[in-house]
Order: sequence, then structure tokens, then C-alpha cells
Amino acid sequence: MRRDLAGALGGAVVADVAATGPRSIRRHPDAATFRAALVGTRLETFGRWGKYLLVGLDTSDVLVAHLRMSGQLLLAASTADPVAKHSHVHVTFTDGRQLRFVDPRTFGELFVTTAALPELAGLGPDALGVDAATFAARLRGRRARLKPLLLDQRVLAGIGNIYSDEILWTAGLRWSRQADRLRPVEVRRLHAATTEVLTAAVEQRGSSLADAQYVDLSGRPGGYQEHHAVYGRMGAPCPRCGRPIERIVVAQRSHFWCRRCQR
DNA sequence: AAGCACACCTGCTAGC
DNA sequence: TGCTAGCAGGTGTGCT
Repeated sequence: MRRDLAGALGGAVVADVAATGPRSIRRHPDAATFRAALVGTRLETFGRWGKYLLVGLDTSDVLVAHLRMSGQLLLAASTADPVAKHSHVHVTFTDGRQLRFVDPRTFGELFVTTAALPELAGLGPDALGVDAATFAARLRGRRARLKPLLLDQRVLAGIGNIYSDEILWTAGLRWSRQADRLRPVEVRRLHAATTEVLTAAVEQRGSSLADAQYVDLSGRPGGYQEHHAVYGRMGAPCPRCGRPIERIVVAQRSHFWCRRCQR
């Protein structure tokens, strides 16, 4: 999504903003405040920190977006394009195009903040691009089990429920292993698996499940779900050993794993 | 520090 | 065909 935004919207100037869904801009006191922070600005940089998208503005402020469970950012060629249900925020550019934030469950959000990003204080280093030494340091002294640990955005930012399962399977590690009891070689395997899974997932433009909730800026689903080894595959054969994939609930989330391959 | 329950929402599907 | 229970990519809070 960051790459799509960078390719499509670099240099675009905001002509108007309509935020009809108050929950989507809940960090602002009202829609007028949110609108005032954006109208007239030029979109200059496109970054990402974990699951947060960071659009740098020429005011030196940053437009932050988080899609949460069901958010979509869609680029319409014109304001006349049909508007989807649950389309809560519309950013119109001077060239007539319109960026739309669509979010049925309204867990996602947009906000404008300063470049120091005080709202994101406490977020760990991005899981994609962290080096082996930093990765090991983030796990050091942590007694938590690996599945909840990988989901903790303060430890590493960017790993969600799909990719934590794929990473643990790729590393051959069981969800219940304690981080501080891993052998150094296992920590290195977990780091390598994190890099490998996230890199491949980005290359495949993300994972879209049956309801195609995640789509790119053009509304197209990703392709990494075709490569999932375990996530959503309960009962299907493990790609490595053929044993049926199991599903359990860990940290109030579904977890998919192979009893034979993950120890 | 860790783990758990629950809250926030809408929509879809499986099962009856 | 119609109903309901369960589940969904995430995070924040409050409690033990």
C-alpha cells in the first residue's frame, strides 16, 4: 500500500477533504480540524512504520493511516466515480482524483500529527529491515510465548495474525516457546523467517482472504494467500510433512500450526 | 512482565 | 427461506 501511494500520489496537492465518518478521524476534535490540517498541503513522502502508513506533508506534518481489520484506501480517478458503502473520508486533489478511506468496521483511522509522531511512541522497530542483532535484543529477557510476542507491536512493529503464524511455521518453532529460552540458532531462524515471510508477502502484494477485505489502491486483492503454509488451512496437509494443520486459540486469536514441524 | 477478558464495529457463513 | 451463533486481517483498557 505504501508503494502504491508513493507511485500514485507523490506531489499531489489536497484541494478538499470530507470526513463524514467521525470514528475514522477520532483523534481529531471534529472534521473541520482534520480538514484544515490537510487542505492546501502537498504529499511529499510515503513511509511505513509497522502497520502505520506515514504520508509526509509539505507543512512537515504527517498524515497517519491505519487500516486495522477492514480499512481500505482506494484511489478514484474522479469524484464522480461511484462511492462504496462505508466510505468515511474523501481527500480530493487539485487534479480531480480522490483518495477514499473505506472501512466497514470503523476500527481503522486517519490523523494528522507532527513529524515526531508522539502517538506512535512505544512502537518497536519495524519487523521488516531489522538486523539480526537488534532482533535478538528485542527478544532478550522476554518470558512471553512466541505467538503473543510476535503480535506485540512494542516488541516489533508490523507482524499480525497471518504473518506470525507463517513466520513460526517457517522457523519451525512452536507458538508456546518462551522467547528467552530460545537457543541462539533458533533466534537466528526466527529472524530469517521474519525477513523471508514479510519480504515474500510484500512481493506478492499482501494477503487477501475470502472476503477480499484487503485490496490495494486500485481495489485489487493481494496474492500471498496462495502461499500460506498454515494460516486458514486447518485440516489441510502441512506443505513440509503432510500432517494436518491444527487450529488453536492463543491470546484470543486463531493460531494455525503443524505439530510435527514446529517444536 | 505476562496473560486474559472484553470492548469497539459490520458482514459473512455455517448450521439448524 | 430465515434465523442465529460464531468468526474475521487489530488494538486499547482494565484486571489478576
